[in-house]
Parts: sequence; C-alpha cells; structure tokens
Amino acid sequence: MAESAAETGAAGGQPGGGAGACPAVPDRLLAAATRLFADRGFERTSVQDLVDAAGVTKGAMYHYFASKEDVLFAVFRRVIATQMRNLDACATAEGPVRERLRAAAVDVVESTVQNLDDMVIYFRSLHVLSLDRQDQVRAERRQYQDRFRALIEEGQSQRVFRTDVPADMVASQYFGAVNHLGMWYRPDGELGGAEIGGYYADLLLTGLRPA
Amino acid sequence: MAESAAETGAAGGQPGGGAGACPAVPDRLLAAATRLFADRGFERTSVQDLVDAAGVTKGAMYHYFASKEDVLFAVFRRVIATQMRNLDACATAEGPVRERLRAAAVDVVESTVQNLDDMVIYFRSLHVLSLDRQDQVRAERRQYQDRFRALIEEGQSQRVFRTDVPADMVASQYFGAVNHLGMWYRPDGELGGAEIGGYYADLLLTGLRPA
Amino acid sequence: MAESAAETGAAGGQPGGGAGACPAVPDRLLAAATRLFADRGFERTSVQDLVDAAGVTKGAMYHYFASKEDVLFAVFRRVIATQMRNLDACATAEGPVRERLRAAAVDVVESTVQNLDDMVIYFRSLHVLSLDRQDQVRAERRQYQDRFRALIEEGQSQRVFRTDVPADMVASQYFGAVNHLGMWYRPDGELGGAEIGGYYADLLLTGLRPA
Amino acid sequence: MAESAAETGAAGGQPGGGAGACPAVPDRLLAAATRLFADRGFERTSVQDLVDAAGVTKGAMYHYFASKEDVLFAVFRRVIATQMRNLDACATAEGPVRERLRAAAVDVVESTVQNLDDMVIYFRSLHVLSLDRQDQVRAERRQYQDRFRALIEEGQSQRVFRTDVPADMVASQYFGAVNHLGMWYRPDGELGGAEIGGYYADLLLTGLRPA
DNA sequence: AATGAATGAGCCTTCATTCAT
DNA sequence: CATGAATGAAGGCTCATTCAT
Repeated sequence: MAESAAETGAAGGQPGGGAGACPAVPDRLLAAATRLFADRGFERTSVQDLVDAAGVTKGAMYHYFASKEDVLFAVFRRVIATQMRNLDACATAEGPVRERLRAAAVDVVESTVQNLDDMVIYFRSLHVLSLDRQDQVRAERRQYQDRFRALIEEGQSQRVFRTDVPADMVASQYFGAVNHLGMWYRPDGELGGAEIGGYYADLLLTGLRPA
Repeated sequence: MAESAAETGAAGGQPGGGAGACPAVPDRLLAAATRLFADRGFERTSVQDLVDAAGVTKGAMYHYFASKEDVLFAVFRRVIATQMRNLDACATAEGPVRERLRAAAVDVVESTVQNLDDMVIYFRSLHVLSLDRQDQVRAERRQYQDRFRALIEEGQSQRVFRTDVPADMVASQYFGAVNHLGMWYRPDGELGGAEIGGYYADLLLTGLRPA
Repeated sequence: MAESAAETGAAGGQPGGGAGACPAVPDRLLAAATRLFADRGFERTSVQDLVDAAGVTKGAMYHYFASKEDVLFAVFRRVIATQMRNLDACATAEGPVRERLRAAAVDVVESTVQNLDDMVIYFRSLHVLSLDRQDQVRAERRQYQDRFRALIEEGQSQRVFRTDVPADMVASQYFGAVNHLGMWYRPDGELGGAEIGGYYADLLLTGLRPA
Repeated sequence: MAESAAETGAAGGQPGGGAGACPAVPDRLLAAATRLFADRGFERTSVQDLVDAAGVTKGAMYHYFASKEDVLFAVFRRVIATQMRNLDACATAEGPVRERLRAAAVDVVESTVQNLDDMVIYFRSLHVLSLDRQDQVRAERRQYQDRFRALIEEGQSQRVFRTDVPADMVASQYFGAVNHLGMWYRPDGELGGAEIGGYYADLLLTGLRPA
C-alpha cells in the first residue's frame, strides 16, 4: 500500500481535485529529497526536514513511502529512468561511430551537470540501500554504461578505434570521470557542461586513436 | 587538549610503557575507523562500534579525540599524508616527461586500489566535515592533483603533449576516473591495479598526443 | 450514530441487499476481532490489521463502530450473551442439585474450550475498556457466576453439600480454574473439553461432600 | 552490555557511592515497572511513564535494559525466582503428605495475594514476550506447578489421595484458581489471603479424598 | 590515562481517527 | 453507505558526549 502512489510516478491524479495547482505529495517529496539528500546527505536529513521542505506532513509521507529509505530508492529509480531516456536518444542516432560516440560523450557530461544533485546522491548514498536494491540499481546503471561500451566496441570492430585497450576499461575510465563531476563541478564555475564535455570527448576520442 | 596525541601521529610513545607489544590507542582507532567508515559509512558507525572494533573504551577515545568527527578528520589527514609521500617519489624522478607522467599515472591507480578504504571514505564522507575542514582537505587534495597537472603542463610547454585541452581538464578527468575506482574495483576481480593503471595511463598518454 | 448497527447485533439486514451471500460488515469485524485480539492482543492489533482481516475498509468500520475500543466492547457483549444462553439451558434443567451442578460444571468447561478466543480476550483485555464498561462487563459476568453459586447454595441448604465453605469461595475457585484454561488448553492436546470438564466436576463435587 | 546489571540483580553496587541512600537504577525500574504494568498493562505504559515513575532517565534505562520488553522479562524472572524460593521452603518440610500439601496450598494462595501485581502481569502480559522467552517462562512456571503435582502423586501412591483423577488435572485446576486471584482479589476486601487459602485448601483436600 | 554510567535531545515510525468525496 | 488520503500526537529507541571516580 505504501509507495503504491510512488510507483505510478508523477502520473497520479491530484487528490483534492483542483486544476493541478499544487503537485502531488509524492512528487513534492521526491523533489525535496533530491535537493536535501544532495546538500546534506541522506543521514543528515531528518524525516522532519524532508516533510517540512516538501510542505507535507509526516503521516502523508508514510502514506506513500514505507520508509525514509524508500524515498531514497524512489529518487534512484527516477534518476535511472532519466539516464535511460537520455541515452536512448543518442544510441539511435545515425552517422559514423566516431560522431555518435562523441555526441554521447558530450551528452553524458551535459546531462550529468544538469542533474548534479542526482549524481551526488547516486555516488554518496548508494550504500544506504539494502543489498538487493543496491544490486538492482547497479545492474541498471551497468546497462547504461554498457550502451556506451557497445559504441566503443563497434568502433573497435571497424578498426576505427584502437583494440589494445579493452572497451570496458575505456568506458569505466570515462564514466568514472563523469561521475566525479559531482565532487567538484559548480554551476557558477568558469566552464559549462558543454565545454567540459567537449574537452572530455576530445581526450576520449584521441585516446582511442589506433596506434 | 584532546586530539593533542593524535596530532603527534603514530610517533607517540606507548602509554603504560610496555615493550611496544600493542599499537597505541590512536593508531588502533584510526585503523578501525578506516575499516568501519568505508564499510558502513560514517553515520552508520556508532562510537560504540568504533571503540569495540579498536579494542579500547569510549573514555580512551575521547581522551585522544574531541569528537567522532575528529576521528574522521584524522583519517583524512593520514590519507593525504600518504598520497603526498607517494607522489613525491614520482615527481622527483628523472627521465622524459612522458615517462614520468606515465609512471605517476600508473602509480596513482596502484596506490588507490591498495588503499581503497581510504578512497571510499574520502569521496563518501567528505561532506561530514565542517566547511573549514572540507576546504582544508580539498586544498591539500588539490595540491596532489596540481603536481600531476604540472607534469602535464611541462609536457605541453615542450610540445610533447597537445595544448588544445587545458591541463586542468586532463587532470580532473584522470583523477575523476581514479577516484571512482572505489565505486567498482574489487581486489578479487579479474584485473589488478597494475593492469588497470597500465590501460588508464595508455589512454591518458594517447589522448595527450598532439594533433 | 456510529455503533447503532452494532447495537442491533447480527440481526441487521445485509446492506447492499444481496441474498445473504456474505455476512454483514459488523459480523465480519467481530469475527476477525475475536481471532486477532486473542492471537496478538488488543493493542498489538491495528485497525488496519482488523479491517484487512475482515475484508472491509476503515471507513466501513468507523461507520458501525465509534472506535477500536467499541469493537472490543462489542466482542465482550457477544461473549456474555453466549455465556448467559449456555447457562440458562442448565439452570432450568430438572433433577437433583448434584446432577444439575455437575452438568453445569462440565458445560462451563466445554463451552469455554469451544470459545477459547473469547476467554483469552476476556481475561487479557478487560482492562482496556473504560471503567464504566469494565464495571458493566464484570457485573454481567458476576451474574453468570452467581447462577452457579446459587446451585451450590441450593445444595447447601439441602445439606447435600458441605456448608463450612462459603458458596462464593467454591464458585470463585471453580471459575478461576475454568477461566484459566485459556492460558494452557490447546485444542490439539491430549485431553478434550469433555474429559477435563469431567475431572474438574468430579473434584468439585467431591470437594463439596459434607464432612 | 545492556541488561548486564539487571542480570546481577539487586546485588549490584550503588554507583555514586553513598551509604545505599537511593536504590540502584535497575531496582527502581523493576519496582516501578511492576506497579505500572499491573495497573495499566504493558502496552499502556510508555517508557516515559516508566522512567518518570522510577525517577531515572530514559538513557539510564536503556543502559541497563535493551528494550522495554527486556524490563518486562526482568520482572518475570524476579517473579519466578520468588516463587521458587517460596516453594522450596514447603517442599522440604516434614510430616504426612496431607499436611504438606495443605501447607503448600495455603502458602501458594498467600504468596499470590502478597504479590498480586506480579500475578496480574504474569497472566496478562506473558504474550508480549518473544516466543523463546515465553517458553522459558512457561517452563520455569511448569517446574513450580510440578512440585505441587509431585506432592499429589506422592499421596496417590500412598493411597491417601484418590487415583481416579490425574494429578495433572488436580494441579492445573488448583493453580488456575490461584492464578485467577489477580482478577478479583482486592487487599481491602472481606477475606484475607490466609482465609481464602484455607478454604481453597479445604476444597482441594476434600476433593482428593478417595472414594 | 582511563572508565563506563548517565544524560537528553532527537531520530524514525506507527496508528487511531477524521473528512472531503 | 463507503472510500482512503491525510492528520498529528505519541511511541520506542539510539547515540554522541560528559563527568565523577
């Protein structure tokens, strides 16, 4: 029963009936949770902080989520869904593999800096989830990375990319760098996501040049 | 008063005067803290867990450390000192800049996987420290990264490395990837630190090749 | 307003007008409450547990009962009504007082083990009711015990039973033992209600033999 | 760690050192718990009620007891220890079995009414304990009842008591009645424990007379 | 230098009940 | 009649820290 509404996501109707004047309770909780968990971390955010920020009551929260950890898990699910949607767009593009990889490499940086809170939570609070859920999240994340790796392998089989470094290594290195943006990137810094993405992609593609 | 002994580091004498049979209290606490904070995270480790694992009492801990956060800070300081020591060795080596950068790039991966707990703590629990201390730690970490970047700049000024990508970007990308090893590297996996370091360094150096 | 339907007891018509296919809401609640309160106790049974077990909704429950305590009180009333009906049958029987007392003594054991849940609730959750209702329940229970005591007094006045022990003491002792069956009797045990009733009645009647 | 002091029982020293001016924390908690659990029941007594009544803080309570249930269990253990001590005295007495059984029967009533709170808790809150602990308590209680039953069997083998009713039944009936004193006995009532014990013992012994 | 009993604020969660629909 | 989302007041429990010894 709890979390049922969260399962349906933002599609749930607005109880109270108005013309959608105020977002549904689960959505407001997810938004507040994303902000607070990224700011202070999961454990330093109390349920009271959370519901206050979301403008709901504790009871309402527990009507939709079975526990505080469940809220975190819902954030994770939303992040993954977003990532998948982003990458799907790239993967189905046309053109030579170099172009497609470059586009994906830039895009992954841009979407990361656009959802920096998500990333911060992702890499700081994954360990809070139960092992089951950790596995689940990791598996989905791996899929994401695998699509990237597939592009590299495609280029390798065409001899466009070097083959003396496993595609796995390339992908893990690139994603490591991207994931770590959350540790230092600031929206008000000198460089924007597009520029950083451009530099990162340059290094990646040059690094892949065959000997 | 508290923490004074910790400041002196492991050099402190053995209280109780024995023949050094058992390590000093602060050392045992630091070792236990490193293990537990990496395993469960800072907030999910209680002071009781900590002192139990270290085989000391709560009172003893508070004699040496002002707070639980202070223990974490001491772990951070030890990590940084270790990193600095490692890099010093590389930086003072002889030979062409390509060789020195490669050696440093491999070494940074190897020492990271050898001290994986440290890295996990580093990137998961930095936000627990007070802002002052966060800045302090970040500054020291920046120094570490800056020495790496200096190597790159050295190569750039010699036109051995490409100059169309800022050295900063190269260093941040590489360190991002290295720092992220803590999220997926497992000591019992297929590849060891030396191999991963080799691949990563290859990609780095190829990526730096001038156009 | 609430509870009005409960007042009318099981005699209420089936709302929704079906052909009596499913029992009325109050009846299903009472049955579920009897089971759950006996199993886990009143306080460890949530209203949600209760309505789930009864297959009704919370709103429906609060339509018929003013509060959770009211459901408990309704269980008590049903128990008492049942007991009264049982004893009435015995009391109006014919025959010598020894036979009538024996029959009542056996019957009280048998009906107790047949409604063990009722007894468990009775002696474990009486204190949950308001003092008013406790008194009310105790008074009715006392009537029940008084009819038993009246049989004993009848025998005493006929000198069939000893007179050196007050009938009150005899009744309280016997009912204490009977009430306590709920603490240890198990339907799948060696002895059935009839056998235990037989032994208990034997001891009772022998104990009442005049010196 | 928690409960360790409770294990040692009242023998624990008085921290704070005075001349025993104020009882130790566990003792005060046990005394308050016995009173409150008997008055209102376990679940209607909050931990705050408990510590307030005992004049200690919540933290202190959780230093000695792992949970509220643990306090209840400690009460149970104390009750059982008391009962055992009482019965030991009787069992080792001299004289004909009739006399020894009568003495035990009276004593069991007297000690019950003297520790009425204990009994009320015993038969109202046993179900709160974990199944393990319920079994443990029941087993010890059974021992208590078994010693009583052994007296009856002794008389049966000497043909002093009837043999057509199992000693088990006799003991369960008697103890049921005794245990139920908690439901109706009031210290300010007409009859004292000695008188009730006398009547109950009379009925018991007469009931055991051979046919 | 070391102990561990005691503190007390704050945590996550439960739940009987209400009310707009 | 019936629904179930929302309320809000406790509830039991944890834990970093202190302090008399």
